[in-house]
Amino acid sequence: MSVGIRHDDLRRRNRAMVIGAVRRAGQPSRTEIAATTGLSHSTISAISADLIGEGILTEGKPNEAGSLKRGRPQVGLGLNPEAAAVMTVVLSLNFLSVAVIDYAGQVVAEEQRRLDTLTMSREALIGECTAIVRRRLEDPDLDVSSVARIALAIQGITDTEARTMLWSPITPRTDIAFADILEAEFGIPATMENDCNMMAVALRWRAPERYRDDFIAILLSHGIGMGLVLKGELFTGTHSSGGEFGHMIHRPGGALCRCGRRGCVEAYAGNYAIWRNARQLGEDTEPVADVSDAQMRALAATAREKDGPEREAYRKAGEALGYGLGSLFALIDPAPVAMVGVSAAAFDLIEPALREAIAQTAGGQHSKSISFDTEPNELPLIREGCAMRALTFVDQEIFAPGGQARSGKNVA
Amino acid sequence: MSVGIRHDDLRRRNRAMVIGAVRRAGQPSRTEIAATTGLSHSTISAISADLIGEGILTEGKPNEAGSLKRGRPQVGLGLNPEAAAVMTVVLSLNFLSVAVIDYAGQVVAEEQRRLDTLTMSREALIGECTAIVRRRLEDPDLDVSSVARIALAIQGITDTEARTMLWSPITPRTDIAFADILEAEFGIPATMENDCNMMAVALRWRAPERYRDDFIAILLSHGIGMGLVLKGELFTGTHSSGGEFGHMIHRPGGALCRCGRRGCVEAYAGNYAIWRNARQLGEDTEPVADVSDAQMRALAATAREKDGPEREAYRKAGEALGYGLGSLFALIDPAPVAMVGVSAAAFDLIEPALREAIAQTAGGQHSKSISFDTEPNELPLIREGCAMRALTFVDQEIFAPGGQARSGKNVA
DNA sequence: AGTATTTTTTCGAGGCCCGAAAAAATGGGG
DNA sequence: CCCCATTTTTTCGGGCCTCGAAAAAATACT
Repeated sequence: MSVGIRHDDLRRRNRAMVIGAVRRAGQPSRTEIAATTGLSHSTISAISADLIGEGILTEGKPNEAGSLKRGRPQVGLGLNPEAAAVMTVVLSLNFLSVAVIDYAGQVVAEEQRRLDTLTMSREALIGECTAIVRRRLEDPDLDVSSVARIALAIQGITDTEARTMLWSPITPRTDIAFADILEAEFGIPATMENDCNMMAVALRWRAPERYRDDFIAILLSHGIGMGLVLKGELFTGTHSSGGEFGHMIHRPGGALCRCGRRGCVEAYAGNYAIWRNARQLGEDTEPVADVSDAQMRALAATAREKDGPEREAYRKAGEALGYGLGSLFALIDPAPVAMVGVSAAAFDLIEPALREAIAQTAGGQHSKSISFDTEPNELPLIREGCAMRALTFVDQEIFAPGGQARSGKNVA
Repeated sequence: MSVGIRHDDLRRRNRAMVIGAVRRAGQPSRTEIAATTGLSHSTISAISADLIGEGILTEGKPNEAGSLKRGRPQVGLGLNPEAAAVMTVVLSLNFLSVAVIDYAGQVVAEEQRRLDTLTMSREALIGECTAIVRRRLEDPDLDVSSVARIALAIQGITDTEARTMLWSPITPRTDIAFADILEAEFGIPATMENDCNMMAVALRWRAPERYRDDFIAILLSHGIGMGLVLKGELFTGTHSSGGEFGHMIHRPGGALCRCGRRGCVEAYAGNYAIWRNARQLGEDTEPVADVSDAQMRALAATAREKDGPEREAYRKAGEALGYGLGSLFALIDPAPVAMVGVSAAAFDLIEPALREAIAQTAGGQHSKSISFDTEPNELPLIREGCAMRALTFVDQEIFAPGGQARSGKNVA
């Protein structure tokens, strides 16, 4: 089972701890780091000296916020932006976007492209992805060798190893091993992530006071996706990225879902489902391929204006989401929820039915206290999550003693 | 966040590793332990010498299975049964059972008692539990000081800290801090566990080749419970023991559940629900308090005999369980399932509808490959799980250097 | 300018794990 | 019957790592 701790792992782990503390805290002093990690001052001093020598950390200028305290001023430690860089690739419906991010987390370059993902061949899709990455890598402003990792995100299902897209609504092609492909092409470690999981990762960095150990991010878009953090860990399935909240069954044998099955939550709350209900097309109507954000906003506007099929469509969406959340809460207990995506902008139309439904479920007793945030724009969140995921991977690799670590020692 | 590894933790963790390896393997040699833990022979040698000196491990007799190998024969290391003892207390409907288990996992004493849990006062219920524990502790054959831990299990919901019973179907009383009560009474560390979680723990020890990293244990009894192991870890909710599979919503607004809500899986698949449907009482009929195992077996026999309401009741149960499992699989991906409890003996009646329902869900594509085991008797499983849980806790405590560890050093 | 205060570094001590070699324990073969 | 090959276990020296205490550094207050 789990493996013993070798003596040499100790330093590596504690280096990881220090880097992690710096990434989370921003510009902590050595004393602060000692406090948060529980290690002694001497250890922190030694490790940070190494890390500075290796160019991973940098000493900030003496605290600019005029030190009002008495003694020797703390010197903040920060991540050296030039220590490494990562790339994020977000592949969504008809849209491909790439960004280069420095080690401190700042975007240094980006590129976006429209394409017709639904009809593209497998090769074309892969080709577009590698081409856009190549263009960024060829940017003369970028030191290619510093790019330490690539993180891709895609709507749909990925495997637990974060290497392969198993299935995605944005393309009929399946089982594309994007991570392997990019690694083979560029020799840079890559991972293939699920978009909603990245949303959750981003929320955690954006608002750790609200989203820390246990929370749910739900994407209300064409499909319904979920990213789940439980006990401080990103939750994934046993084989796939899992958390297919949208395909929990709301009504056995119910409305036709895009996945071909019936009664999924998505078949009531996805854009196409709301659209279908608003147009009173009947639950067996084949889901349309895409409803534009503008169309959805118009629908929401109509629903707010008058009590008609549009309003009823949002009510049904709320009900499905509410019962789904209720079932989820039965399994994991209630937790804060962030609603993300275009329909999050219509959450006012969804919320009443949603709360009413939750009240009918095991999560119901806490119904009042469950809070919802909304964030209509999922793309920035996904990109941010990818960036943090890639960067924390780098954190976990760079600190391994060996290579640079040795030269650091020699300098000292 | 996570805390740095202090130098002194190293030894403690590696001792834990060694004890764990011995508990899992039975009578492993030092060489085997070195292989499974990844630690060096010298380290294992040193640690096991300490542990033997402290009376935690014992050297077995030279391998009785006539060593056919050439060199120096391996000496097996085993747990010293006298190193400690634990108690398990299982509280179920109208039944209280206690066992004393030695450090090697053998039952050394037990006691069982019928009582009327549904009508007892809070004080009486607590009193019965402390009384039965006291009687066992007063057993002259038992060295009281060796009892290192007590694990209670109860049907129902407990808190994540494993200290309090929050709610249970076996009594109208709620929020009883059993762990605190027993600790205060006897000065022995105690935990309050959920019965289905203990079933899962036991299955893991009984059949690790089948139930290891990811599996589901479902209790089909008066209520429907679940124990879930994901990625090798027992899954719990954020606040409570969680995993309330029985109260996922199968049909919004559907059959009346014992919990007062409508449409829960349990309202179709619990004993009372099967009974209600078999008697054609209507879905709004108040759930009866208890259906005896004999009654359920009679029901199953009738269902096997002729196609009537009894068979239909089991079909409905299968359907509810199938859709519930399908929704669960959407979240965590499919995993092996063990069906436990009296209705597991009627699984032949349940399985067809269950499989048909699963096929309608996101887990459907794997429908064929999902395997079910059945185990009609939940009590031994729960007791076994409690015992292993308590023992592994002891494993995690005894190895902390200090106290005995010192004397061990002096001897050496 | 001197002192109090706080942060950071230095230094010696103690522990832990590892690899290599030695010791122990046994079966096989001449 | 003795010696050697083989495998397991222990011993030993070396190298790291972390820790606590004390020293050094850097600033505010008086």
